[in-house]
Amino acid sequence: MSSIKDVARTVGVSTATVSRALRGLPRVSESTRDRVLRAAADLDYVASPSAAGLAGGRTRAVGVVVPFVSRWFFASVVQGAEAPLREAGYDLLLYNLGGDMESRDRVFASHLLRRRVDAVLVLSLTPSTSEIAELVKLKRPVALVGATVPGWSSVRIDDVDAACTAMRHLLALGHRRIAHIGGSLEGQLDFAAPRDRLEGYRREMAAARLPVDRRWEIASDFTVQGGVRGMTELLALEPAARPTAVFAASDEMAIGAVAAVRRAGLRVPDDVSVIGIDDHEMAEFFELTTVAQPAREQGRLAAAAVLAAMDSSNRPGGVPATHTVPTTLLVRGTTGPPPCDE
Amino acid sequence: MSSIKDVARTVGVSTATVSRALRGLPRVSESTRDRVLRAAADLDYVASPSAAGLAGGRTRAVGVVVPFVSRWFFASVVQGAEAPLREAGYDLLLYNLGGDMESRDRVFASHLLRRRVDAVLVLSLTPSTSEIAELVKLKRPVALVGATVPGWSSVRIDDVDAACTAMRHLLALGHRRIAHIGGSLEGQLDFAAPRDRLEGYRREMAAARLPVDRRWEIASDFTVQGGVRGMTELLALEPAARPTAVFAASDEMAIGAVAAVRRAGLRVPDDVSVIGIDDHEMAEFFELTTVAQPAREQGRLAAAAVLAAMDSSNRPGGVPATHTVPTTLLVRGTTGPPPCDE
DNA sequence: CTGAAAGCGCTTACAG
DNA sequence: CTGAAAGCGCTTACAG
Repeated sequence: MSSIKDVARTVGVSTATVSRALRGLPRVSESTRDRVLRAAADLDYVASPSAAGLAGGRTRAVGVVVPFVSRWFFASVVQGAEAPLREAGYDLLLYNLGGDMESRDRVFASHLLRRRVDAVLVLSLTPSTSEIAELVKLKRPVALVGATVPGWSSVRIDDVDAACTAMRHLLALGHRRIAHIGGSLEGQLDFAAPRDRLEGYRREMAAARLPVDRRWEIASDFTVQGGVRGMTELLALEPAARPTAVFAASDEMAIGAVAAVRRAGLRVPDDVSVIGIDDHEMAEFFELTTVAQPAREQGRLAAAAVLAAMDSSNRPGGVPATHTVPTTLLVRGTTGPPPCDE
Repeated sequence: MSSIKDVARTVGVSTATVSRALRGLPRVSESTRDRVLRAAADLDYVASPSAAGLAGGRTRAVGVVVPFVSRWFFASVVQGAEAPLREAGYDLLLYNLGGDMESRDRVFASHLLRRRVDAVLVLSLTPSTSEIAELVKLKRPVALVGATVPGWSSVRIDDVDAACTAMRHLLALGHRRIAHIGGSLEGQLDFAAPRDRLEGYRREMAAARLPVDRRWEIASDFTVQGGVRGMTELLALEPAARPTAVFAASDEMAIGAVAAVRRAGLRVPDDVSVIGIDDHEMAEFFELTTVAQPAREQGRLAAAAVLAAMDSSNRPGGVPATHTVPTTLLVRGTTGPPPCDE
């Protein structure tokens, strides 16, 4: 495998000049640059990232920390982040937490990221105090998606607002007994979305002066199966307490809720209305009413934020960018007015 | 940030000893190892991957090349591969092709992988001759998922067999006019699955001595929308040519096909039966009959294969491992006998 | 079991 | 615009 020395020798210049020419740095004459480029191509030369990283202090890689790669939203955000990173010449190091806190520790506390990456993207979880400390030690740009930490770039939707939008849609249809299938909050103070979406639910119920039965607040897990279980619980309530509408904190859970309603021999939306959040790739297919959020776009913006920060790292400024991306109510077929006898 | 020298100084040994102790190499006394480990922890020392990579020639990273991260099957394989890699101390570099051939070139031909990774996992695409040449240049273990290249490890299902299983299920139910919604084959000689699944379709139709209408072989794109379009085309055929059953090459397309049938005011499986391949996370929810393949497991096996190859790289042997993982017919609610008047 | 020394292949001031 | 030289922080034979 040819090294920078081979290229330098072939062209008859120093390795310093080869390095500058190849990286597009100024202060290299056009003709020299051309010759270097050609020789590098001829020799099939590729700079060693390890050597470049050691010498230059930059790895040209960005770490992406994600709770579960295989979940649609996270995979979409990763996909959105990947394109701008690749275009800018950065590799993407994927750190999948897979839901277990052990690997979470390993990623943050055991400094898996250290000296490996030039920037970090953290998806959908709010780092703990100690994790923030670890990230600060990195001294690299950090951008969060779906969470906020003062001083860092952040891309997210307004979760409370999105929940309120969903709730107002149900309320406008005339529903009064509305349940919420959300995420579990126990020991999960790290996910902002479930908390905020629950808050939106409560806020709108309160604004409408509607009582909330405790059993209407289901703590689930953002999966289809979790949605099935949540809805099954709700349908088991005595008739007077049974909700006529359900606001699920994600489309996956909403889809599960719809399935549970149908399995119980009831109809959506005639007997029960269901609304989700996301606009999952399958939502349209299900004719699911939902509050859409742009997943890929959020990944793209987060990548752009760290890219910009790395660019301007020499300059004084560098205010962290905070994007709140808009959500859109998509009324499809799973919501309607409550049953007539209500 | 502390370096190996700081640790060496603290303990009063050479950096070579620190290096050995930290990596668990033999020929270090227990007491020395203990002291080194403690000092490293105290100093919050983390070895620089760049320096280690440059000096040792190994990067402790594995590249994973994937057509589309956001598609369920690929995301699941990545997830399956991630765990064993992380446990073995390897980072995962994600290369998402995103369907465009330009970035495909960049990944393979422009040597994005070169000197960056100790091994490569290629998902679901058969590398071209020139891509194989690039991979060979890497001189690193390569494992393929869903494809085969002589001499390399490979993990896959028997696609022809899986298709035959699906077809035999439909044939056993009494269907005679069976259509196939598959992948496009044009300029896509790189994906083996669509070709093999089409072959299974043809083989079983021939074995049953059933004629195949050309219009029954739909070239689609493995998406839900593609399934909708494919089925819509089939339903537009004159009654005598309209299939009573459809074998889709993926669950996503099968799900789309089911949707198209329903939108046309027909019922599944009463009017049209639909079977897919995958057992997508939403398949059970849809009560989709399918031929299940283990996605995570394939990722896990592929990772294990390169891990083993890296372990034994010093030894003589090192026969590439080839796993054909089993598929299972899952009969659910979208298949049944053809309509009575047939 | 341990250390001194070379070297991995680049980039970066510093000169000119 | 270009080069000589130092240095980035490790690992690896080679000795002992």
